[in-house]
Amino acid sequence: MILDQRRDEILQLIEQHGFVSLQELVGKLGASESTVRRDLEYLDGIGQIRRTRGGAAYTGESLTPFEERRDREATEKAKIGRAVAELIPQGETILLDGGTTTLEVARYLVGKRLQVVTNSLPIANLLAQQSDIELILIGGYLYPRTGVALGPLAEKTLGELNVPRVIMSAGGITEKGLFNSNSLLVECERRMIKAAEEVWVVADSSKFGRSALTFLCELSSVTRMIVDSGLNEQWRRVIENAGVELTVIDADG
Amino acid sequence: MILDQRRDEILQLIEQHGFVSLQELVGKLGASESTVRRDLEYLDGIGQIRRTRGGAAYTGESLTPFEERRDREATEKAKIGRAVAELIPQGETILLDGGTTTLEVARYLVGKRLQVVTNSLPIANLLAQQSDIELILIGGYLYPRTGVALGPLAEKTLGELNVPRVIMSAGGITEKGLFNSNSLLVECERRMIKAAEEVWVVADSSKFGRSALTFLCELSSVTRMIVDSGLNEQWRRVIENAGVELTVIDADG
DNA sequence: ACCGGAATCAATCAACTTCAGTCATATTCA
DNA sequence: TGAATATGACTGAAGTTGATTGATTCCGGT
Repeated sequence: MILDQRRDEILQLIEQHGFVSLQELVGKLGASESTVRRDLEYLDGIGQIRRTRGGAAYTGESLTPFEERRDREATEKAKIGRAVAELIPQGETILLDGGTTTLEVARYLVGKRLQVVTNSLPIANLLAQQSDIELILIGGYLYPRTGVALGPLAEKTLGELNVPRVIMSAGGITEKGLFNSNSLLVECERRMIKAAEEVWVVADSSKFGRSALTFLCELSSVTRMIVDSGLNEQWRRVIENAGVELTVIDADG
Repeated sequence: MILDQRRDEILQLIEQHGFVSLQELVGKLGASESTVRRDLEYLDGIGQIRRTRGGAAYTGESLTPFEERRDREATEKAKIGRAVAELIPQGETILLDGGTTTLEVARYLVGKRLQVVTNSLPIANLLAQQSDIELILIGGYLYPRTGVALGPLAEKTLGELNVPRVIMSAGGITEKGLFNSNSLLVECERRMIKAAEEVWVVADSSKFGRSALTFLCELSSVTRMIVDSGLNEQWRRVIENAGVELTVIDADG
């Protein structure tokens, strides 16, 4: 590996974890201890990191402080996100709907080799930096606040698409089916369902029993549903009886 | 292989991967080490890449360019941005190309009532929150690092578009016409030109005399050009003789 | 407080890679 | 054809790497 590239990687690792030991770095980079040692010395010299005995620590304010990150990682949504990301095989093409839960899925996709298609601006921002992910953006009228591309252009593009899997979110789920908040969004999501072989829905348990404004689709359109452990027995039966493969995430994530 | 073609390919590889080693390039291009070395030296010279030991790295606009405001506002690009924004009448629809100068234009569009069409992720981020701006996103393969949607999907969408004005950037401008860094980008920009009644080009004076690799279009395709005051008399004549309306921004902004 | 073992460190060196410069040959353009 | 430019091979110089050494620091037990 080349000098600059390696130092970049070291910097990223340290930024990500706050602290990394020298041995860890040696393992991950495949370089010798001497080399890593020299790199750390250099990075410390230019003030990018702070050298400590046995490793190196991050200096300067992080964009997302570590405590905040820890808090976030504990949420149900994040657990769902991680679990779903692990279910997706390398090299696959997935269609990612907008929404906070799907955004969590996207967070855990970083580092995987994938092709991701999305109409969500936040997800695009997150994955655009990732060199292992090929990102296809769906265009359209950018809906304020949620930052999702909708409208005729988005619908038309989605209509011509064909992917093995779509991962969708839902505003509300009842025995009648899935609901979401506005009709433009629902229209796009219908195209997504048509475009995909398998429809995966991610939702935290609070969504169940809630019927948001606009009807999206029946439960039978869904292939698989990934939910946190807060879902009661009654709902589990409803979902499974509709022929949906139900995956409940363990409470301890 | 032709010189320009090879350099274009090098540039594309570096833009896509962020970093490419010299040996990799030798392998992929089938040219000798000396030649690749010289190409890298040249590209480094014109500021398109950053040469590092053993390879070359991407330089240029990052996806999240957060420079200090007071530093930024003094730059020529910011002056051009403000001037162009003022030239655009309320209520219009404009097509905005990617690039650092067009991003500056976008910054000064906030608060105006407009419809903006763009394929640039940074610009979309900037304008997505603005309630007075209706934002249409052009989809496509999201080109890493620059965050611009390109490729067949973007080309197709742009091909079906019709707007009164496009505001474009250029990597280089000579008496022969406009140039930009890579062929995917140029292909999209050609569609933009076709889609628009008027073609406005924003460029700081350092771009003149530089022919950056891929030919985009002749000067006569341009309706109007907005440049900072650093442009010398000779170039002004060249531009005006080509039938382009030239607007030079005052030195004091 | 003191000791001994383990981990970490800085310094050094030889092997290796990359570099800038030179030169002869090949290609392009007028 | 001749001049200008581009290319590929070569070379000594400079930079990088991994292994080794002995010194230093840390830590648990007495």
